[in-house]
Amino acid sequence: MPELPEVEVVRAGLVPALAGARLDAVTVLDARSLTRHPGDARDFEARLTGRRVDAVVRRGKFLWMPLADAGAEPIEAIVGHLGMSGQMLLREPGTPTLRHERIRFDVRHPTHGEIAMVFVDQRTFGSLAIDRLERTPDGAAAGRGSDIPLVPTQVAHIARDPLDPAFDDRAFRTALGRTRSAVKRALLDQTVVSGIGNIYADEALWAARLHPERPANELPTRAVTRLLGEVRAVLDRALAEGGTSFDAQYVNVNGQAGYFAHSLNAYGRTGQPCPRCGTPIVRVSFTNRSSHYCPRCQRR
DNA sequence: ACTCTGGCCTGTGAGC
DNA sequence: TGCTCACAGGCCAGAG
Repeated sequence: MPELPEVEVVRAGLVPALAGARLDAVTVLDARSLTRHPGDARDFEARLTGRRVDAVVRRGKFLWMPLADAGAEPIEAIVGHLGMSGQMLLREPGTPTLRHERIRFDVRHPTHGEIAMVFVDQRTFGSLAIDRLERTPDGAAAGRGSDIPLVPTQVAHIARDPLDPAFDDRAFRTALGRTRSAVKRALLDQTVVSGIGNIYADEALWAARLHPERPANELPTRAVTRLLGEVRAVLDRALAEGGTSFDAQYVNVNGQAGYFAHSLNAYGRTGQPCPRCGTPIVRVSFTNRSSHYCPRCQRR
């Protein structure tokens, strides 16, 4: 469950090695990581070999690398989603096959030299694909990492994330006002706001003192504004600490974990005292996953 | 039109 | 010791 901060750590880590680099070779070891690619493994390898990567861009939890097109703007990109357990690692060229390695790119950068970019994914919920780029409806940059207003078709349907300068606060408030769904469900809906997963949803709701199952359209505008502020605050803090890590799955491009797990107030703290009032945090089942909240600070 | 559920996956660890 | 099983949960297709 890498969420926005973890994916941003990966994006920033890839930039020096990948932006402007050439893909000398592409090797697919497990085609299950290509479920969102329209062709087969050979097609993926053949279409990428020899191409040059322009940039590494992120919106929400999606990453993409626009492919350079001589003298023109790029028309396609490698799109990636880490799913629950995906990692994008940088290793010395020729590094032996890693555990759960799915796809390897042998990369050559004009100034930084050769490196291996390895897609590792234990649970194979993640995927890579080649996708066409289309124009953003608002004309703004499509995501963090590039000024170009081109977004992969597979990413176009999701909302911008709350750290995106072009995020539409008013559209977010409108969307919440329009649904009777639980506010947590709305936070996890990537078409409403992207980048938030179970961890940061629980953390933002705790900070805003909102019960996860409050119907979204019953929240006063003031509460929605407060919630959005807390979403941004928790994402910013996690980013500053290099992301959250609960097990070995959430790592930067060098395989190192972040520190934000030490800063969590609600998520994963079942039975431990709420840092605000001391009441034990409770855990309830919620749409096939868990919600953690303080029953005293976060009243329904 | 909107809302919600199930299925895709595999490693880990608790419990017997 | 070795087995089973619940759990982690983002995303999307399809059901309701």
